[in-house]
Amino acid sequence: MGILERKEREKLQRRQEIIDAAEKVFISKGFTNSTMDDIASEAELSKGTLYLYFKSKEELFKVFVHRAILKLQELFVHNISEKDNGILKVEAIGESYIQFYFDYPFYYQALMFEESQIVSEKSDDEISKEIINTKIKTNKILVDTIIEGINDGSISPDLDPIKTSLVLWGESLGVLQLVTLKGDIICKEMDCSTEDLIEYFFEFTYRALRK
Amino acid sequence: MGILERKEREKLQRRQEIIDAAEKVFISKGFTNSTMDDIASEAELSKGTLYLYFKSKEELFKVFVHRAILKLQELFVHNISEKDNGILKVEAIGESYIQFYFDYPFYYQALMFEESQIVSEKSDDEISKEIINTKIKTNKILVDTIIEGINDGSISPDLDPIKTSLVLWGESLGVLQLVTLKGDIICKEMDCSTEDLIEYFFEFTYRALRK
DNA sequence: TTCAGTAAATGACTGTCGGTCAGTAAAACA
DNA sequence: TGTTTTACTGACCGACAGTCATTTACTGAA
Repeated sequence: MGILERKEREKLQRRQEIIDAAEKVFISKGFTNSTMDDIASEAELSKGTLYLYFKSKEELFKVFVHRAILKLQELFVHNISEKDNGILKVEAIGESYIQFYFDYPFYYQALMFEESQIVSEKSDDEISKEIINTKIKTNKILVDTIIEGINDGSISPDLDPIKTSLVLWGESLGVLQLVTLKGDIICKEMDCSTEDLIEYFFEFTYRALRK
Repeated sequence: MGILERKEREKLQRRQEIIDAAEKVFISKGFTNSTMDDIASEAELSKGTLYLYFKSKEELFKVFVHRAILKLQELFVHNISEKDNGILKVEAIGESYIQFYFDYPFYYQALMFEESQIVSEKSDDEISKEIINTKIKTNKILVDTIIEGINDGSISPDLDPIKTSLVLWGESLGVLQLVTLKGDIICKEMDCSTEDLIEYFFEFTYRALRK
């Protein structure tokens, strides 16, 4: 039964082609300004076909977001592997975040955009669950690193690893957001550069982390 | 010339009526799900009339956001007035933020929504400038408070007041965002409540602030 | 009181876009 | 060869932001 398998393969490939096309369009125009016709045209398919593979424009975007979070996770794993104590690894994770922000600005923006959408209804589709799962897994890396730091004495032992990880996550998100968006203008107004502020943020945060 | 003045008054009043209607609709349905027809109907006017007073749906929303930030500023001012040293005032500002979050969730969400929109083009309309100005003014309150704390010895003197204020702003934004949105699920998954996490955030942050 | 001029308000209309579905073409099958 | 299944198409729909020719209400001069 080679035919069924070939068809299955082709279907998956077409799916990938659509995702690639969507990514290209989202990156060049942003989510809101991209139309399904744009994506269809980029994929050299008709709009109707997109809906055979994806439920909605939003679902396509979520797949894109999932790629983003996977990339971030990859950076985390790669960057901590070279370090050999807890606080250094936490710092490496911080740097990964910054690297992600500067090297993959489209992914970063997509992630932020998704993160800041007010979710009215339960997002119980497959891809949303997948995104949440990956986020939890990624955060787990940070938790484990903090625990490692507490054990090796480089991180203050009276911190709660899980809560600390979530706070760090939220803080980084917020500060980068402040720096990227309207806050940018405020920064300029207040006369301090983006890089300065990011560096200061890490310094400020490590004060609370160290023993 | 009493007629011209009356007309001027009525025009302003109509403007207010439209803003009130918009606020009502935005609160009950959220920005995206609110239509201009909804707002027109709430204001007992036709849609066309809205466009005589406001350039677009977005402009109407920005006016709503401006109200939100003014409310936050008001809370700041009110809450620090009762405290009498720097760090206590900074803490009062933090509490204002939380109060804002719990007591005016619509305002909070609007502010967050606006804050997280990727601004492609320069927003050079009047109301956008007004929003930025108010934000700067609000942040200035925090800066002054930090300076006061450094002077009275309650806050570590090696901190940069402006950068610290921006970092605190961003951090609060991010952590609350994490708590409100998808992160909520992560929190639950990680088995810690919203209130816990917020309290922990403040604790964690004051560690870095105190002398 | 009348009426031309003006400002405010209207709502039918337009263009855009996400999403649907009846129809088509080609591959698989019997 | 005829029949069924599968992949795909693109014309079409409804919703909605925004526009504009027309109507309505008011003003102030004759």
